[in-house]
Amino acid sequence: MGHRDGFEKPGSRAENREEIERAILNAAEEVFAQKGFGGATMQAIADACHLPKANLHYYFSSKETLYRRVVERIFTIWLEAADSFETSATPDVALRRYITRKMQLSREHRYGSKVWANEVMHGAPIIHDYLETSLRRWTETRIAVIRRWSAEGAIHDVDPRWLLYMIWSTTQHYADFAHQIETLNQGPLSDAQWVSATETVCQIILRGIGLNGDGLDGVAPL
Amino acid sequence: MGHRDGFEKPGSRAENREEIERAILNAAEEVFAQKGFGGATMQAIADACHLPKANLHYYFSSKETLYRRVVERIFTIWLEAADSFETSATPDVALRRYITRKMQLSREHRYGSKVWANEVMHGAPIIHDYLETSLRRWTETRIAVIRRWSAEGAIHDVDPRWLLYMIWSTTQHYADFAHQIETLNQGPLSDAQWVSATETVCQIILRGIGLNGDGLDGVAPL
DNA sequence: AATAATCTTGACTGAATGGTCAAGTCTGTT
DNA sequence: AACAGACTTGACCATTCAGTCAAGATTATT
Repeated sequence: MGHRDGFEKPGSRAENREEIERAILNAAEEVFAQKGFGGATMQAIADACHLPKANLHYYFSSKETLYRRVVERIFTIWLEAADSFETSATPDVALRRYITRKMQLSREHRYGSKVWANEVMHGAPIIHDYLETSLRRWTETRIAVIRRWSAEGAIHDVDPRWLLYMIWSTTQHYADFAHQIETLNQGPLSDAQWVSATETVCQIILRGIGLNGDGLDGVAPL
Repeated sequence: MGHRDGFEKPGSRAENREEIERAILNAAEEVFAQKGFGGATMQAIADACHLPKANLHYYFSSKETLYRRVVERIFTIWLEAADSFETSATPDVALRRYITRKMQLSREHRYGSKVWANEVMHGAPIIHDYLETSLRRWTETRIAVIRRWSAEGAIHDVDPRWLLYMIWSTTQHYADFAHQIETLNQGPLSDAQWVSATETVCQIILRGIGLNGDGLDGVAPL
């Protein structure tokens, strides 16, 4: 048996295994995003990472196992991004950072976002427990923060839930509906367009709840 | 042969046929929404409308034909709703109506919205041409209107596209992510919650672009 | 070098599923 | 009543696909 020293020698079995699993997960994420769980085939995933199909089953016992791992990986990325919603900052800064980070994720993890959306739309059969535990916990802490902001008069009185849903939907839309957006745009969004879209989302939401949307940390004028 | 008088006698063949087709389409919409195209089976759809599977194939030649009809039906409902965005009204009224109507659609046509989202997420293989023709045409007229509003100083300067995407995503989120919302809410949204959510969306967006969000048709204060 | 463990892969299998069909039933017309 | 066209349906077929397997290749351990 190998070493128990916690990290892997380059080229070692364990390291190689991780690398292959990552490659499979990446391929699976893309295929699941494009075809859905039912429409994806193990063969298509195998082709996408240039491995024989039987090999996938060596690393992941079943299609469902593989799918579950894909979804779990996405969820952790999402939770990490969620931490950019710092509860200590001013509403201005906290929301701006959070929205910006979520837009960035939509751009860089289009497939992950789509898989997540798919999963939730189909009733979250796999991740239902995550929703009820991790996601709920996270949401509740942020709701509390937003309530405090309201109470302090820092922002208008809004139901924190509707505000959060607005942020989630608006930002994720750029990943999930990328095809529609790109069709209307006659091509992918440019860097400048991403910046502009992000800025617009920030401004409308910040102004919408009574902050002045410009990037400067001013206080809302009377 | 029957009559060519344009409408059907109650209980007539033609009327009965329409009724059955509608039942199948409704069942299909729900199953496609819940399982996706690949995950849905003709058998499941047949069960959902209490007909033998062979019968579906009498009315719709193939699964893809049935799916296409479902998507087309949704698209027309969507376009009709889109007309509530009256180009003649003031921004205040036009946007408020449109958002309200879209929220209502999300509540009443949850499955339709999900099928549409699914289709777009998977690259819109079936409806790509609709996006390029009808949807683009509709979008361009509204963009022009919003531009005019900006030019007249009625609303802040925003890229109309980002504003439209924001409205679409925020409202549709309540249908597409209903499961997540209901999980966090520990049950379906009440009537009051729907009203409250709708109101919040209206207010944030209207205020966000420089209108005063309250339902009264006031002019933005200086 | 010998042995054991891990990994690779083409060929195969069983179940699920879209679609067909032919025999029958019902409905409207003459 | 008789006929024709429309509708219904259980049984069936062909295909696709997740998952298995066994034989071989590669890598680690002694």
